[in-house]
Amino acid sequence: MLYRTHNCGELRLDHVDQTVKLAGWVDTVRDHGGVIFIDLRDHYGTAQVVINDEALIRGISRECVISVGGVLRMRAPETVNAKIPTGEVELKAESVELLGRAVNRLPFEIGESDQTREDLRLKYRFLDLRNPKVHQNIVTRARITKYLREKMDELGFVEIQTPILTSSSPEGARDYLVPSRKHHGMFYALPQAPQQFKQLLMTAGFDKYYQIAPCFRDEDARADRSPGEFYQLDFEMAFAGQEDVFAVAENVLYGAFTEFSNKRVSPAPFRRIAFAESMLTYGTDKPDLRNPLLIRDLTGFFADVDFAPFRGKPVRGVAAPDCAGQPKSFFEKMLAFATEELGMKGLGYISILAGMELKGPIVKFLSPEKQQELIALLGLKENDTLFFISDEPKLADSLAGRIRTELGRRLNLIDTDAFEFCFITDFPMYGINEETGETEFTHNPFSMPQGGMQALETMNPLEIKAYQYDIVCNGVELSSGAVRNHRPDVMLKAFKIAGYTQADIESKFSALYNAFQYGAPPHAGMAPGLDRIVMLLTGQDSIREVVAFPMNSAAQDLLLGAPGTVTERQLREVHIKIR
RNA sequence: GGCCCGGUAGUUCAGUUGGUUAGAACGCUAGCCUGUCACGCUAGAGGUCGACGGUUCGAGUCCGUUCCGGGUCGCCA
Repeated sequence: MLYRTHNCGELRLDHVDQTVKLAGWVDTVRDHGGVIFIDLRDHYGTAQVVINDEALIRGISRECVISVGGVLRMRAPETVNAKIPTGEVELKAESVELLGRAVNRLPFEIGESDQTREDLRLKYRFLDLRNPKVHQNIVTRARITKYLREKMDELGFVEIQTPILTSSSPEGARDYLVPSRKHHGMFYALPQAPQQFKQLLMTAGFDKYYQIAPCFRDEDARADRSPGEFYQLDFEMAFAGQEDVFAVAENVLYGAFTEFSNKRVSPAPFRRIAFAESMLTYGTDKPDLRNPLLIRDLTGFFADVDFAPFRGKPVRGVAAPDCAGQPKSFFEKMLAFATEELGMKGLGYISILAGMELKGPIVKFLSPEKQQELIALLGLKENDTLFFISDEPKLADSLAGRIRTELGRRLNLIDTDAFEFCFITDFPMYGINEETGETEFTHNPFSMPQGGMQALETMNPLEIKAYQYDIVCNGVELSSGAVRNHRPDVMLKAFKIAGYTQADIESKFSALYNAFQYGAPPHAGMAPGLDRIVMLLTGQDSIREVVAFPMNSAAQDLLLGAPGTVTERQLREVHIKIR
């Protein structure tokens, strides 16, 4: 063996007395004078090397790559290290070869790299990834990806690669553009999703398609949103409706989450929550169902109460149990959150004291009868505190949702040992653009409107719902999806409502529109985000922890230096002049 | 683009009301140590307090501008 006979994670008592060779990185050096211990680390684990001759490791410091030959020994019982799988044995070094020297000033300590400034970690990502904690996230990602592939294959899905260099789509996110050399003034775009291709595959009769698909969107990053590029488990099914897609998602995601986590996973069927109900009850279209708090609509209750701040506006209430006894500072912090973070004018509340006595700044506006009505209406109990949120109709729900989330967090109501899935269904097909005042698609324009042609012809567009859905886990949107609109006539009508002419469709969506003239099957699908799945399963708060070489939040690759400048010649070849 | 938080030693951070020579831990260097496993002990090196400007007798600390990083809103059909 050139460098090693075994890896650093596999040696056990069975190997004792064998002559072995290990190779890896020097993790720590413990020099006791007469005897020196080295923890040697590789991809598979850590093993202890014992050195009696100091000369063997002269000039070797931490993070150097070495190969060590010697005889494997059993450790004396009192010196066994129970923390590592190889802790019952150690390698008595007879020869040491330096394979790769490391400078002895590291930009950060490997074992604590995850506590280090992120831009520095990304610049030295190859060192950061040596940290076993960081390293393991990437390995877990690979295992999850493999599981998903096997599962999809088992369910009869066929993996098909779709183009990376494709055409710019006029709708949706900003495209990444790639200039064409052979076609002056023209551009490719990187796909925001394989949406149109997978619908074309359905039209081509592939029945069940999937792909671990790279997607590119030139939009700003978030903690749970990579800038630039990310991966989706994209799938589409012919002759399928919403429930068929849900069944696949339940099967695959429940399977993956129970396989890769010890936490409790909500079993199938996942809860279905209509968009309108979700907005009212949770104040968001991606509710964290681990949070037991619910939002109640109190607009009707306050209709005959003369309290100026609520007058003429929707009122929402969130009742938090075991909250009335919280110190004054708790309420002050909630108020500060509401006013400073959310820009609310105030945060009224009523606490239920012993003997069901109501206390709080708003109580005096409620007659004794109204107080009793409120208690009965919400089933309030002793020690509850009811928080009130009131604002313009557009804002009331989302503000209530933020207050619900903050209360759940501050009162420790979130069960961190669970994954709670739900589907959000029945998204509205159309909305009003606030700037232009015009009717437009709220989500995917290729979704099938509920009620089909009849709904489009007879209903107020704002009332029409789409077969458009999201899957949400612990407040993280994993995916959206839809039953697609596969009928050209319905498509024309749906686009017409959003202000598109037939000529628009024929030019902008020509491939799909054309293909659907030749017999398209009804089809539906979704595309759960792989990065977010791995993020949830590894318990990470940032998506960058589960990507091997992530960009920073400003969409820069600090390691290779992208984006970067190119030569004049390169620019000339693609007919681009920089202003 | 808006808002919030941050930027002090290689790293992670502390730094009180503006006041003497800016500290700690880890890391690094040197020395000691034969059973540690985050070894221990002793000593040492290491700082443009992000940058610029202002207030002041005096600024890491206060003010303004700006750069950088993270979060968030917009955005992400």
